[in-house]
Amino acid sequence: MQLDDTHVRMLELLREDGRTSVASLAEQLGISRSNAYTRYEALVRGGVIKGVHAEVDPASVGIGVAAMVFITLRQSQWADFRARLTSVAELEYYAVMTGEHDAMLIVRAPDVAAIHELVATRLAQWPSIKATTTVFIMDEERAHVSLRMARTASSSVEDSGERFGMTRFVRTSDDRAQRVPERRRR
Amino acid sequence: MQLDDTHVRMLELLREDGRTSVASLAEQLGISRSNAYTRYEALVRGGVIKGVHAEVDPASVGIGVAAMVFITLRQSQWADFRARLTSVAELEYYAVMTGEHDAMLIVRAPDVAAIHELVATRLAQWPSIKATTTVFIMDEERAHVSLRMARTASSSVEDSGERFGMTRFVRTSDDRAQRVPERRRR
DNA sequence: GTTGAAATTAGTACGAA
DNA sequence: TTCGTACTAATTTCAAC
Repeated sequence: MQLDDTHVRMLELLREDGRTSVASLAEQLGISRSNAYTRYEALVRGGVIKGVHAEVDPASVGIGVAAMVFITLRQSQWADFRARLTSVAELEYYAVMTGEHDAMLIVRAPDVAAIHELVATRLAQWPSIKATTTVFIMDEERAHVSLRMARTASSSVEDSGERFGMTRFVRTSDDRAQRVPERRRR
Repeated sequence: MQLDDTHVRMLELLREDGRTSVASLAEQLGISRSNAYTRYEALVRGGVIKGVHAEVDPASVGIGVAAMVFITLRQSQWADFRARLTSVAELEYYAVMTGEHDAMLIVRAPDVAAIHELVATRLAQWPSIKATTTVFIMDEERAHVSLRMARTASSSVEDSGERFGMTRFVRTSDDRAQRVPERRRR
């Protein structure tokens, strides 16, 4: 999907406050309401906006502890592992990664004992898991990735990257200068 | 803040779809609209709902690569480290953790080269950082932690689920069936 | 805690620029 | 594509119960 700068600004506004009305978006973006509706629809239909979710404070609902569980699989039994993952009520985030471990989970529970029970009693019984390493999260913070790191559609027409099939290679240094936003320095 | 089962169900609905209107929440929860408004207001004012955010697909905006950067600090220079973190446009998530490393970042960028530039050029110059280890994320998935792991005010008396001290364990399959909502019509 | 309106806002449709 | 407008449906607010 082709996105212009207005699309990106709309995404930024909705990332900041997902309940912003389309009328209010239109006003802030300086476009008509009907245009804003068209764009919003396109972003949702095109899968650019994957959802809008309330961020619930875990501590407020009695879920005071978070941990990362690094997983080493037994002979890459991904199918079994992924199938079982869906039944972990404590799961918040799952990532497959390069490096020493095969995957990482971020899990949350009311207390340290509950995390221990999850890892030592439940995960330990999964045949797909060879080993786990658990670390506790002592402080954390979420941020919004800048949406202006990559070129947007309107700026990509006149840019200078060569194409090789589906992949576009750009000179790293040029690309870098273009990609680093001015806001970076404050 | 004291939350009853209706509060928790409201949180679940808003976590699923943060744009659900308060009127629609009232209907789904089987309470009056003004009751729903009062509760919604209380959840926001009480900090239980920390925000509502659109989830933007990074790939759609040209941000195709994600990585975890594990950080070891030089003699625990947290102040310098945290101050500089705010200027990392690629940052999505930051955690202080127990174990081998002091902190972990999840960062996103258009390509592998941009991640390398961040870690090898920029982070490498921070005096507060002693060492970094970078792993790339090859696949990932977000999930919603069950909000019913801890006891809620009204459910603590009459619901099922065994307790071990402060922790209540519910049968996973039942919980799951209850948690996945049928798609709501507005 | 609920209900029933008024006031306001959101969402849709469509012709014109 | 975007805008403007007219129209309908839905939401929010508020007062009375």
